[in-house]
Amino acid sequence: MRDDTPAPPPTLADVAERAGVSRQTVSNAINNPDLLRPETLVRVQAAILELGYRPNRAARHLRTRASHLIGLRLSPAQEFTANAAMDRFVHALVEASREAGYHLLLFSGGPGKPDTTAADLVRGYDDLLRSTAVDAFIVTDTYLGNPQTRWLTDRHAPFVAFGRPWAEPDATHRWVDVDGAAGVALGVEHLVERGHERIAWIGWDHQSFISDDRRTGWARATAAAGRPVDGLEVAVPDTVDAGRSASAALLDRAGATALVCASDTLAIGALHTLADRGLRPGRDVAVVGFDDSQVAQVVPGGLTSVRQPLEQVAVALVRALEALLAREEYDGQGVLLTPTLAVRGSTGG
Amino acid sequence: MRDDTPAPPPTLADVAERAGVSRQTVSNAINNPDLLRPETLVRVQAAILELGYRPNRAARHLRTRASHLIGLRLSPAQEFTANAAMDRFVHALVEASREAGYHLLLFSGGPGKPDTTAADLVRGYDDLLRSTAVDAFIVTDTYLGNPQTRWLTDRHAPFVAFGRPWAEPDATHRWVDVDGAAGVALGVEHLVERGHERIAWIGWDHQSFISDDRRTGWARATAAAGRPVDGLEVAVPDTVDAGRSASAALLDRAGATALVCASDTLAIGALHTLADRGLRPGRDVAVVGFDDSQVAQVVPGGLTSVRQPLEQVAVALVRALEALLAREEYDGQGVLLTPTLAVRGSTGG
DNA sequence: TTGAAAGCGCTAACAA
DNA sequence: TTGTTAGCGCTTTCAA
Repeated sequence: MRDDTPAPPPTLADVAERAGVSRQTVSNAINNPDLLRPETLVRVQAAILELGYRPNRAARHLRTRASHLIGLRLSPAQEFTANAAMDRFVHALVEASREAGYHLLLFSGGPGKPDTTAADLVRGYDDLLRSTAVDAFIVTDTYLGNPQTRWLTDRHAPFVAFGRPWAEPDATHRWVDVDGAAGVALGVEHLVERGHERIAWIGWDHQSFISDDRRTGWARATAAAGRPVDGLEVAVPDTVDAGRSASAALLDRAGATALVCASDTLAIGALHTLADRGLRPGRDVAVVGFDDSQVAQVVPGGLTSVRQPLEQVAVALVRALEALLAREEYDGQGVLLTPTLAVRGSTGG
Repeated sequence: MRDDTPAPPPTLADVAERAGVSRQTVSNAINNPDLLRPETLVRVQAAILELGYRPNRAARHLRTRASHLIGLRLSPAQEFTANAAMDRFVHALVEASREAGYHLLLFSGGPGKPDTTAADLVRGYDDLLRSTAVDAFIVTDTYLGNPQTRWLTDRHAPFVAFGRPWAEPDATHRWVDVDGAAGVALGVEHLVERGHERIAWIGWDHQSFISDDRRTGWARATAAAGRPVDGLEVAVPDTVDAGRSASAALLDRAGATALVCASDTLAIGALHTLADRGLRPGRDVAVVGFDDSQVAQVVPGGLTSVRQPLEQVAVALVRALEALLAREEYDGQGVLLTPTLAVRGSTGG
């Protein structure tokens, strides 16, 4: 007969008994070791070790009102794109959280399904907030018109955002972002160095500050290098097919020699066009993507792409969260990080 | 002066007072509504709604010893590969868990870092277990020699596994897996239909039941179709470069007309070889990958690939978890799901 | 420096 | 059908 009733984990009382002290002393040994006489501390620590004691999180949470859990909403996976940033970001965040003594609690919902209302968008946040399941949120989809940062602020819900409050200059929440313009500028400068004259931009057609930001990097760096911009710009949906037709049009009608794209998805579309026409990426036409997805990394020849420093972003977000929860002063400045350029065959040769 | 002290969420007592009943009656209204007289129930529910009451999870967890949290260890992201299954899987799992009233708690650690010991491998599990942070685990990396399923079993820790207990025929835990052999066989049959004669296999060289399983599908389906296997098989590390050289060798030395690969990563390597030689995937040489990664979906021409039904896997895992936690009888059978084949240009025309 | 008492918000067991 | 009592395991007073 197999016993599948695990012994209940030891409690503070068990440790106290074993060490011959009161429960409170054990609690102090864990949370305020300085308060104990060294020899008592040693005795308690030995008992903790022998019993394999770990404080019960529910009890601690109930008492201290801190779950040490960070809520993160996972937006629906996008297939048939090269949008890989979320995956790398989650990994980085788990790691950064762990180092700060937090775990990540994932929840879902929000856009992706048809008929998503504003209420649906915040429902997941609302539930976790009311049930005090998490200490704070990390909010990632801060695109235009998304109600959640506003909603969270109005609720006094603790959160930090990955993404600037573009649309709300008076927003007071902490945020971390990546300088997309600087990233794209890196790509343009790289192309200028390689002698390109007609450097085109393929952006998104939906109203988006992120797209505008990245486009700015192209416009500025191109102009700074004395290269033309007129007629070298197009805005399309963020799909492979759109990138494909947009790139074809830019090659045909604008004589572009290089294509800088707002995403790897669009850049892959551009590579399709080159493949269709028997052109060699990097030799005949250069292509630059954005996000350094797995696709960019492994596509034959390789795709040069702007890489967001997501590990740094994660660390900065967790740091901001700690400051927020510790009610530290905030200067309202936010953290803006600079991406790098992963150079590969599509601009090489 | 901005008030940033949110009002504390209402408690059971607040609802009770408002509805003019006792706390216990409110609790029953939530957990055993049948016990209440309909008119009382209505009154309590109205009070719950007015106050926006949600039960405090910590208190409930402490009392019922159920956190409604599922632990999942995120293994380090693999870059420079096309291994995308984990991402899709996490999304599917969040969704399936939500429908069952659970949230996912992510933790990290384990292989990936140098000097990982067996103790490191189980540390994350151990911590969460001792602190009663999660109700159960979903274990994904059940490869050979991984101590954690054994360790969890010995601890009587509740868990279900994504992956068969290949190495432990006497294992008694619940599991869900995908029939890799059947998936690869689908690929081979598809190639046979398209008239291929010399269908080669590129597998992994590290000792792995998963690799063996997938290889079996190739060997069986190839033999069943009366196609040769001798000399048409190679085992290499799971990298793009290895896939590239392996495919080159199979084309040169074995006259392969089709390459079936144990992963999309290897398949992408094969596409590199074709690109190097100016061969057209799907016309000159066919390539089949495994996992239907984003890379397979968007690479120019498209890569035909075996797609694991991860949404079904997630649902089956959560169902198994519920059965486990409800202490239902278990017949020891496990759940084996069948993948599909996503057909694209690399086997097309 | 250590211990005793109280209570976080909830639900199981029992009583009315 | 509803209410009362007790206690889950912890930490925050406060007293010794």
